[in-house]
Amino acid sequence: MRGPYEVEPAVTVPAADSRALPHPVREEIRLEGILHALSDPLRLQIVSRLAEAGQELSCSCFDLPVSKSTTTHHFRVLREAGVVRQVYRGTAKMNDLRRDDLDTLFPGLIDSVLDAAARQAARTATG
Amino acid sequence: MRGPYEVEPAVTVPAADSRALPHPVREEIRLEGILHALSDPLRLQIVSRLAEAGQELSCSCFDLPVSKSTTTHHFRVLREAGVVRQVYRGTAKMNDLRRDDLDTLFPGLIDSVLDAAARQAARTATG
DNA sequence: AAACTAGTACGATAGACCTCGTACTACGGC
DNA sequence: GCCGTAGTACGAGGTCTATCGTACTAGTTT
Repeated sequence: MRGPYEVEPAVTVPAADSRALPHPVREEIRLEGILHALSDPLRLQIVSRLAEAGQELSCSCFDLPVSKSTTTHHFRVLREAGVVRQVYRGTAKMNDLRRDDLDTLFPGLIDSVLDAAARQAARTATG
Repeated sequence: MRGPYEVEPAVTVPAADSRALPHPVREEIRLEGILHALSDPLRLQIVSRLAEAGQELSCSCFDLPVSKSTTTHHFRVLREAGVVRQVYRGTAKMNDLRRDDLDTLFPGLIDSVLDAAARQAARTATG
């Protein structure tokens, strides 16, 4: 319903929501949901890698020991819990930790869990 | 295999394990297990109350909105995950947060989760 | 010994969860 | 337009989870 004199939308903006994915807004994020999402070894590993990277990573660069559909499932759980933000970029689906929202809602929580995961990994490797 | 000249075990010790409950030793406690145990609203509530009390509490003083058998189930999950320590005292079964072990294994983790739980509770009550 | 209290054990049920394979869609490059 | 790559959708299987009720055990109290 654009009038004849309106400009075309800027090319950088509308491409973003052509295939938008549903995310909970900050206020909808529940602690129980976060803890449940992180209680799976694979998902904990994903989040650790994501935090370590400090930038968007595609689903495919994780090389998890499960099928593609299972991988999709785990990323969806993380997104629906509000732990990660997902956007399409071409054929890839990029994933990003929602640090801003999580740290605002629950200061220190994610860092503690990530630290705990790192400690456990070190303990397992060394022991 | 006690020899004829050995003394009887002290009476204060053996009474303790007459009805001992299986607990994971510190090294067996897994982060995923903790997070899973705390991802249930009822169990998170139990642990919050326990931390707040700072002392042993019996199962019955929690007054949870579920049946007795379900209550038993939740406390067992917490014990098997290594989150709480349980001992019998007469007819009561006392519960205690395993702060020492948890803080040693994963410093700051429990405090962060408890803080997060408190924030969420405050947010829900106020909002 | 009888009654009461606290919690367990067991079996059942319903729902959630992890996993998979197959068939499909969307985008990018040739 | 065609093919390859990235990921989805759907349905199914098997396991795990939360819940319950009923019947039971172990102390405590009277």
